[in-house]
Amino acid sequence: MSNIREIAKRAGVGIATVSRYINSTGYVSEEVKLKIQKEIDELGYTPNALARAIFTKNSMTLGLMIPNITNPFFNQMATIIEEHANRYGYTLFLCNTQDSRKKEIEYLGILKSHRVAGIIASRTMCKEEYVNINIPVVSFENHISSDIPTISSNNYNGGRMAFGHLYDGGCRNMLHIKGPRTFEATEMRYKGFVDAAKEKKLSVDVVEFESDFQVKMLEGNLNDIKNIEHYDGIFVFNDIAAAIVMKYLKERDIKIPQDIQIIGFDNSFICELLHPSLTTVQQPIEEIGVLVVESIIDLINNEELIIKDYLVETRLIQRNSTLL
Amino acid sequence: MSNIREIAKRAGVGIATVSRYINSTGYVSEEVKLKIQKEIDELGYTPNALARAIFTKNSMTLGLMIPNITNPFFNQMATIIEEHANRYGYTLFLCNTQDSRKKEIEYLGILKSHRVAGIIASRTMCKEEYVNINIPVVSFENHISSDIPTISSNNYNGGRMAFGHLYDGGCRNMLHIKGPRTFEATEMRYKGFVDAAKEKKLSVDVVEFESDFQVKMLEGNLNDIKNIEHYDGIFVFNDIAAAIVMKYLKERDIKIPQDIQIIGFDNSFICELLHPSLTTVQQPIEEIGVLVVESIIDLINNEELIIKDYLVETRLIQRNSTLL
DNA sequence: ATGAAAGCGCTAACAC
DNA sequence: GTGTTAGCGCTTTCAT
Repeated sequence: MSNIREIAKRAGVGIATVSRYINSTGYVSEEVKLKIQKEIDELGYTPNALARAIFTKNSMTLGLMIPNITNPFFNQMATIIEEHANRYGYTLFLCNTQDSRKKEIEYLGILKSHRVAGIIASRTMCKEEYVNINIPVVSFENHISSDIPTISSNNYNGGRMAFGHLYDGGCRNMLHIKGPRTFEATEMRYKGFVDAAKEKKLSVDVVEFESDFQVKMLEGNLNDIKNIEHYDGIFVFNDIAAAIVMKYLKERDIKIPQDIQIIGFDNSFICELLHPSLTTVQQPIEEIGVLVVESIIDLINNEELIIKDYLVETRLIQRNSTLL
Repeated sequence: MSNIREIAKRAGVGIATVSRYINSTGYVSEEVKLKIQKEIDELGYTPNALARAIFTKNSMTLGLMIPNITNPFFNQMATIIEEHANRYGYTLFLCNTQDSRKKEIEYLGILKSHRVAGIIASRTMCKEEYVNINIPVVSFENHISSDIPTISSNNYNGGRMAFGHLYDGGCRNMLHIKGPRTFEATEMRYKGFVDAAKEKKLSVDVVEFESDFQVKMLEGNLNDIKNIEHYDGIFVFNDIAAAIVMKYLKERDIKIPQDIQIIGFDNSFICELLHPSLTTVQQPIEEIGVLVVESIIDLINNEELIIKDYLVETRLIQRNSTLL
């Protein structure tokens, strides 16, 4: 691949002139511009972003640390973040951690070595490792440290709304299927749900699932719930798990929502695909994604963030898996 | 961020020694090793991969050009590719093109400037742009040019199997819902299905959907199909679209599979979530992903590829949306 | 308006 | 065994 020196030589000018032309930084005569562009086209020259980054100290890359790109919540988030980062000229390194602390630490080293301008983290297994890294970090879904800006849905309130909706729909014997205890987001949903129940002096049953997204695992957990047909309302920690619960109930000829009402979380595309369609609590993915990118850009540009801890509101989306 | 010179100075050695130590290339005494490591730890030094890449001419990065990370087929593929590339020490740039030619061309420029070692493309909107790029390219899902190695499922045979399965299940009045005509993969599925029908002297109806994955759009297309209840078997070009068709039928009280049998394509996680579970044609995602990565690595290492055009076999997964 | 030269952080050939 | 030095491709200061 050709370099700036070659372009300069062939165009009969100095390399500084070529650099100025490419970056539109400083005057270059129209005549010289044409000569340079001609050589660039002929050689198919593209400036080396690596060399440029060494000098400018900005690689124009970001690390996107995500547990599982297969999960609709995270891949929708990735889509928004990618689109928005791209608009600012940044390109993303995809770091799929599989919720593995080891892989996350490995990627942290890689991102550091590639001198990414910033890191967008989510549901991380590390704390310490992020604070002394000397690279701007923004987190969504969970809190890493008080120094690191965090944007998350109001999961607690989402849990409360889920309860309210089932309660108003007449449910008095509810079950909550909660996510793994290591996930901050699902933990908050659980708390909101239980707190709201307490206020109504209602006790609810709770079962914990071990995985957020592996169908086989979720099905295994389901079989452990005894007398599921005794409940009249179930709040499940995400839509995928809710879909599996729905299937489980349908296979046992339990009618949704007549016998059991069910409500999920996320408002992923699957809600519309199910029959009956799934009532759920919507996470404002677009809003979070945009805030994440804008925060990291501000941090990179050394601008002070006014708000360090965003809590974006969730919203109940009523569909056909609940009455009311 | 500190550099190799600073480490060398503080450890009281030359920079070449530090370089040798870091890269385990050449002898360094145990005593010096300790001194160097101490400074590395103290300063939190990480070698600059950008500077290294300029010299070694290998950035250890790959570009992953994907139309839509939200689509289960592509995000599963991304997961496999990421995992496998990582094993070889490569990190991925995520390029989500949204099937936009403009965005793809933009990303091609970015990848080139970042001097990626190779590009993994899929369902691309460009041809020319890939052949003269002077970077190794491997494609899956569709063919770019005869020079570019391609790995794809045997979509044609998948279409044939789908027909055979419905036919053997007793269907004689079938509909195929095909994908957008710009997608090579769905075009092949369509051809396979129609060819197999012809061999049985059966005519089948075909309707084309305009999108592969946008629920609203797919639903719009569905309303254009008149008398859908007259069919006894439907082969849909992917699982998501099939799920939407299923929902549409269920809302009209058409029983699956008793009234209409239905079969999808991909074997994505959604098949197991539906009720009845969806019979489908499985794409060997893992196998394709591994081949893709190994091919690009071989190309990067200047090894000749023995096979330039892999066709990996698909498999019918029987579930409850079809009889037989 | 343009070019020479220094320097970004690194590797490797070549001295010693 | 280890250090000096040139050079990778770039940007930018400072002459001219």
